[in-house]
Amino acid sequence: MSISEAASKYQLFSEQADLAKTLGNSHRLFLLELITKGEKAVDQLAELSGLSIANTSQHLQHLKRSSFVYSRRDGKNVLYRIGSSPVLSLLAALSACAEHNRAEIRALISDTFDQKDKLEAISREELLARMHDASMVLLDVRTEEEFSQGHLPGAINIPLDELERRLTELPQDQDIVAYCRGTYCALSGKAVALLRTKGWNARHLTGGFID
Amino acid sequence: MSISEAASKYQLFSEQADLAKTLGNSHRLFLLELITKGEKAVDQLAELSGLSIANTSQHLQHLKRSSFVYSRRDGKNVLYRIGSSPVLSLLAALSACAEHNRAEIRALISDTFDQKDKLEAISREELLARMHDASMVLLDVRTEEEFSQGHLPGAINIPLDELERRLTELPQDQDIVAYCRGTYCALSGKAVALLRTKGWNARHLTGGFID
DNA sequence: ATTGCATTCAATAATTCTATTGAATGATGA
DNA sequence: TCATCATTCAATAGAATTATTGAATGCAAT
Repeated sequence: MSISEAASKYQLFSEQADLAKTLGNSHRLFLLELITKGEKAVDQLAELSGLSIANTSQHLQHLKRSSFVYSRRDGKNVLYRIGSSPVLSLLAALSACAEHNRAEIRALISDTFDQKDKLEAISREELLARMHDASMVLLDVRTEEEFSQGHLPGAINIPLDELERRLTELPQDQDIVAYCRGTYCALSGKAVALLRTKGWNARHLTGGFID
Repeated sequence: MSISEAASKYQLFSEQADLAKTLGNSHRLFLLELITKGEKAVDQLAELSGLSIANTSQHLQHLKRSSFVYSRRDGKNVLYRIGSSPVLSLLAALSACAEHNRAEIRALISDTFDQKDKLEAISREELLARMHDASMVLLDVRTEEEFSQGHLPGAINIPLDELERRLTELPQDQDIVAYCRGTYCALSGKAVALLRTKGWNARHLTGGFID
């Protein structure tokens, strides 16, 4: 590739990157979806999206610069409509990629859950039965923020990524029951696996906090 | 739309926005194109893209987080290959959008050149439309002092009386749009005349900075 | 003309992204 | 086991984005 070829190629990628950057904000994607369903005024869009008027206006102008939308004035209002360029197919492709990734993650999770069935789970019933039983420690491996917004009574909180270096906070002579957000959260499974390698008798709670 | 619907919708858009953000960088797009043509090692990609190794690695991991690429180790090297199917169609759609916009701009330029006189002016509307178009250079011919107190974004400053000996600073392959103070300032007109005798495709901005 | 209203602009603080540096990791091959 | 090398991590400074505020614009109805 010659220098000038490389340069023009780079310019091409810059333009594409600018377009992608415009889509790289969830508010703008939301506005774009709203506009897809029909021409709308700025204040309408602000209302529907929950953004301030000024902020909405700025996002709309960003979208306009990328030709994702066009605008026209109608009386007092400026109306935005979807752009003519292959915007819709780009949005569809983006959505398809996201969906593909979600599917990938779901598959990954169910995998880890298959393996993890070996790591004996504890049911909610058994948990309740042993709730006041001092032989068991309830461990919440979610973030401190989630924990502070609500947790099971008596639980202690050590986020998963801090677990390894805070092992000393856990009593060696009690069973550990770990839980996290819910069925599709793999945090507690990992915690249990880690604790078992370190010699604890650990299990996880089927379901999780949400359930 | 219920609250939980809105919330899940928002999460969906966040995921899509993250994907788009990953594509919103020309280096990453370039790396992605290189990988599209075949599995490659990190140092190879760094070499081809002209980025440092560490920087390349980070961009690759960013791409990997979005599932645009996968990686595997082969001996001493980590090889990156393109991710699963929807990636290519997303890239194609992005490229199509960019091409569409280029065509739109080209149409705009040829229009104005067909209709208008050689020394025809460029309107503020057209200027705005082409503001981010790399095919155009905005030239401020006022004094350095005036320039430093405020100028149009992206403009370069060469005072009129220095123009002739600083011609080399102007790119030959781009349109020049000159501006000065306002409607009653003749500086930019003179600049345009000079540039045209030297072979540039130059126009002046109707009005000027004050307007 | 003047007033009212929807929209845009401008300036800012806060957040996020990028490139660079040097150190840490981890698999390989002696 | 040890040394080597490709890659990754971590920390940081600089650059870019975002949301907010309040002011400016520009149309339209009076």
